[in-house]
Amino acid sequence: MDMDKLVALCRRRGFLFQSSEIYGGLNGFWDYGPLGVELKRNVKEAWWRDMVAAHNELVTPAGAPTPYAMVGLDCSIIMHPQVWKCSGHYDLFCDMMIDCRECKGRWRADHLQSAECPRKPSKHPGEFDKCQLTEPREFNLMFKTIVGAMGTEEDAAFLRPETAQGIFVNFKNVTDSTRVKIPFGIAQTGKSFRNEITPRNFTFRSREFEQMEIEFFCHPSTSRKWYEYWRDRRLAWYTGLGLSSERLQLREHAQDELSHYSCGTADIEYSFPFLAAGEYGELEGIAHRGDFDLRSHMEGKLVKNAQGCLEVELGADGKPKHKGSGRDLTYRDDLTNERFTPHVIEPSAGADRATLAFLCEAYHEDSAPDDKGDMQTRTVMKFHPRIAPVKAAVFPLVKKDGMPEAAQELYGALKKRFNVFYDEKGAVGRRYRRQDEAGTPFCITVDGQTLVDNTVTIRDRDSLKQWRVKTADVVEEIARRVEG
RNA sequence: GCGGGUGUAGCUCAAUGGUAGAGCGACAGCCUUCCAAGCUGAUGACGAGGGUUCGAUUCCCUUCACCCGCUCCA
Repeated sequence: MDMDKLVALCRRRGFLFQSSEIYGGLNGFWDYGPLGVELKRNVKEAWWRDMVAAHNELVTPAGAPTPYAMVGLDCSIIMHPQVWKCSGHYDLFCDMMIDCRECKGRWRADHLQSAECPRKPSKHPGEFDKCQLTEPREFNLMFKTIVGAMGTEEDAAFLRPETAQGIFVNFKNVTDSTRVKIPFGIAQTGKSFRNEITPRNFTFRSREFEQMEIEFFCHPSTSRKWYEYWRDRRLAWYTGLGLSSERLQLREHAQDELSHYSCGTADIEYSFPFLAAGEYGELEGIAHRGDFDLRSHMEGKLVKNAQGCLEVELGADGKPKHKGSGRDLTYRDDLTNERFTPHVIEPSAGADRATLAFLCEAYHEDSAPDDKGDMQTRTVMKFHPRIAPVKAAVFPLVKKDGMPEAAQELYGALKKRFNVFYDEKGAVGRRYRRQDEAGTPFCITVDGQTLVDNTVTIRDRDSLKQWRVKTADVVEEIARRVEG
């Protein structure tokens, strides 16, 4: 599939626009248009419903070790600066960085003994001159802002680079206010911000993006099983909404690829059309994070010591480099009386990336004869009905003989329950084609027979098949097909 | 951030140092009884800023955005 065609369709039909386009655009920022916002909302709502709202904590889901509870949260984007110091984002993202133009590399300045390029070719000393180092400069992956009127450095704050920390710092609030017992998960969707060096590939890497994250808290002894459960459950979620398994893959990280705190990570990846053959882009990461996060916010910023254990990182004065909250974030099991720091499994998904994958997957071109018998290319977005922006369109076959009135009445009945679209302009074939590009799964047409026997036709977007349904049954017929 | 390429209407393409054209689409009207039909009408563009020039969409500079490589992640 040609990515340019999808980008053109997204713009033409109002799925996605460049941010601030009339001023020339802004690299790494995107706006969702009227169809795009419906699509993305449907993706997020499907996620929230499947993970949180419709989750039944009384039964054991397939593949899960035990039943579990799920609750939601919606945290602020700007948080106490100490959150990012303890999480590690502050040190990691705010170091001085050095580039070597020739070697096309970049390093943290404190890793360099001197201003030498670590990739300088040692076997060929003559080529050393080619290393052209830039001056060290601050590299902020976190967007900085000012809280309050004074505008001094003490008022500096950051836009969150991930939603996860809001969940960790509210762990105790949730357990105190909801009576949830371990194992349980906290879910959150929301915007995050990263000042990426190279935003690229349509919305895939944006500077402002939306996450759908779960932090799942469990006992250390069962954490491995929960990790496997979430890894498989999340993969199945994408295939259930129509991503083909051939383009999806689950990739377990190798040991040396794991973050310093993680004892297991898998990525759910999709072979986006803008990537080379055999390459995949990440939709979601499922990470076993151990007790790193809760301990960080109790004790202070953690690092791995020589024995491979996490310990509080100390500054030059021997005191913790970044002091934790000091609050007790351990958990006491009421039945066993055991007190422990829960382990965390983190399925962290990108809402915009999922939306982009669904857009790519949906794009199809096929050929159909027009009414003169000439073959025409039909562009059709084959969204799963659950995420389709418009669920159905209602047409009078022609604009006379009472058909518009009957169609408008049916439209009103459907509109109370679904996002539906009414159109009576031009020929009906043209209206069908327009809905194909919007990805509307069903078109309902009022024709001459409707006025005789109170039936209408429903036309299927993918098969082009039509069948007749009693007008009074249309709402339930559509509901059955679009509500998963 | 570095190197290479590209910017004309919603889309696809023209032309030009001197009023920027067309097809398709979108819009209005007429007509239309199931897959982009037809007729009529009106709308609509030189990415942005600066310079050279009597005059710049065209030449020069800067900038912005997009695409292709090098790096990071949801």
